[in-house]
Amino acid sequence: MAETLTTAALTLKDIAREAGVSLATVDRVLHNRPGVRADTVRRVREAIERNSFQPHVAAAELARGRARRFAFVMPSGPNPFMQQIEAYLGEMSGWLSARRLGVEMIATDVFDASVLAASLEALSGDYDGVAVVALDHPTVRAAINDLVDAGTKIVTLVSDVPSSRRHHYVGIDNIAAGRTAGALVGRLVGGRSGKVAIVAGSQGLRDHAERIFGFNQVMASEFPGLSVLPVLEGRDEDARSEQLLARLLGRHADIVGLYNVGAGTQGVAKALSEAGRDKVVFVGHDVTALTRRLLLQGVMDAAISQNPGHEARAAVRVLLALARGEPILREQEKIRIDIVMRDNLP
Amino acid sequence: MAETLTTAALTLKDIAREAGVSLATVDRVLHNRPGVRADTVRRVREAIERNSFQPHVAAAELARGRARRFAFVMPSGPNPFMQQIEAYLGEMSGWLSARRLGVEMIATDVFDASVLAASLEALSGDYDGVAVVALDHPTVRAAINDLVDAGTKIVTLVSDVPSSRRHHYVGIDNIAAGRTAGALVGRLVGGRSGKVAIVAGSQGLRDHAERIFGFNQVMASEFPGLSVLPVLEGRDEDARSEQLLARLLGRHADIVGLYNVGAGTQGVAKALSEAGRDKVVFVGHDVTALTRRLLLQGVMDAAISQNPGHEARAAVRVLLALARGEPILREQEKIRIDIVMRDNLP
DNA sequence: CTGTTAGCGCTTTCAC
DNA sequence: GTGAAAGCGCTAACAG
Repeated sequence: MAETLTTAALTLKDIAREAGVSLATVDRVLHNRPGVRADTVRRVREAIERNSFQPHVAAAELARGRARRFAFVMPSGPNPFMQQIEAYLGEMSGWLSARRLGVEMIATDVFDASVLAASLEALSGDYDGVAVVALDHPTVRAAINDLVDAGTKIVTLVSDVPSSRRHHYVGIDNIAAGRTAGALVGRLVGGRSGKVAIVAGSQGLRDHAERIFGFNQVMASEFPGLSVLPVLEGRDEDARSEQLLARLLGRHADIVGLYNVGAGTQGVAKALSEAGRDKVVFVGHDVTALTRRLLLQGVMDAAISQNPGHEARAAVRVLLALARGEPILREQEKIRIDIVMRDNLP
Repeated sequence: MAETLTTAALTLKDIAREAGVSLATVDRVLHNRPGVRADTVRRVREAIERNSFQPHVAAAELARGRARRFAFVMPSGPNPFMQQIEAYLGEMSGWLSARRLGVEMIATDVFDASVLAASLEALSGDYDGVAVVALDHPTVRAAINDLVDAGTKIVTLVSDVPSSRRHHYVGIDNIAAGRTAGALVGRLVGGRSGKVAIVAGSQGLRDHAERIFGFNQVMASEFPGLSVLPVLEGRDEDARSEQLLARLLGRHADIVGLYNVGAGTQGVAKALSEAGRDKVVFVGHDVTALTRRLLLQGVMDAAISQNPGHEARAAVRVLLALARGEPILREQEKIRIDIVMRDNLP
């Protein structure tokens, strides 16, 4: 009836005795440090295995003495989503200092590869770990790899550089996010046929391009009654998005759905309402003060969201686990694609 | 450009010096232990405030020596959702033992108030914290309050006892979950009018009753074209659910939507397919091997889910924070109502 | 290559 | 009421 999930609490000393060596040697083996005869290593490893020994993290943490430092390299300029991530990091400050973890925010132009790369290179040696909202570009990849080689733990945040040797990516699968958006628009349109508009920041941004790709996949294969219009590039600006969309709405009376891939949400909503096209199914990204209001008003029908609080905390936890050499709880750190509608607003 | 989120790393000793007292006294004040003159308390508190001192959790944890023990009181009998929670706890075993945390599973009949209450009473004194899938009943409430009075930290899991003095509830708002289900059924039906069926385990279960309540709210206020049929009570059994639903489908040719509130999903799916009513919009709860398959096949249209992995980890983290006297990261521990469709299956 | 030893910052007795 | 002192289980420097 009762089943236990944990084992006895042995210590390094117990293992040392059992393997017939000293504390220091066990410690060396535990951390794969050099200077131990292969045979000794084996004996110690066996003792560790046999007892499924787990070193006490609190003791290890205390003994190191040195505090750990992490850097978050984020886009400069106002971006509500990034501000949310920063705010959630701020909420963790008590948690962080109780663990003697220092987190620093570094603002940089993440859209300029050489600037971003330079910012990263400048960090070398100063931090135990770095989380970076990265641009997928060869120069950036090289900078990331250099940091990795220098022993810094690297996590890409929100936007990945899969070709680099970063240790972990904290963010969503944007193709799947686009597919989800497509399925929502298609289903919520409810069998009517007509045209579907897409407003994106820029197709040059990897995440936007991937979302559009996924969206089109689903449209083509599952909703033959809907035809997708060419992508409008609003550069994530309200004014430009509004203007482009207003023009498009004027030209097509049969637009039944709209996918807003990035920001510029205010402009998109305005264009819809001024054209009196409130019936258009409107799906966008992220839960902000604005999208929350639009969802409640019924202007937006759904938002695809990647929980910024979760991303912030996951990035910290992953960096910490990497720095400590602890395993990562993959399931816990995986960022889900949230579908947010009026009734499940967080 | 760089902004730091943490403060200098003072120690108890620094505070002691600054307040002109010894280590032991600061420790007493920090933990509100008796035996310190009011005036001394004030002086120490001020020194702590002034430096926004945070004790080092690792050091505290190490010094206590004693390991912490938590119990999870869960329903006996096979229940895929509960099994998932157990599995996720199992995945944490390394994490747990590295922190010298012991977690024990205790199976009991959580649907029988007196049996459940007895199981809880039996735990008194043996555990630092208890997570319990609770029935909302006066006897159970009393048992919970007794444990709380004995100093045990209590978290209700999945199913709450709001009238008790439990320290925390880890689970979703079931009324909002029902509303979300209602909005989905209504929207996915796509403007057609007709009838909507509800299959529940039992209306006597608080969570089922709340979900139905929320579902009906939305139906009544937002989808006047849809009329909700009387609730079928399938007792979460496949055979019974299938039989009841088959009969209902036979009687109403104009059923366009279906909300499956609890388990019995297999039976519900079977009744639909055998009646050839695959077009009915089908929304249910939880992502299991079965619902995953049904979503992929297009039989189910959406599942409302409460992430069992998150619930398991949140329960452990909350119990740990409570036991340590650390603050709880509310945002992190809040369980969201996930809408899962084919393309955002986790 | 291996062992000894001095802490890390708290908690907890035990004295005063 | 308050303080002194002995660890908790590791890590890291130094000695051999």
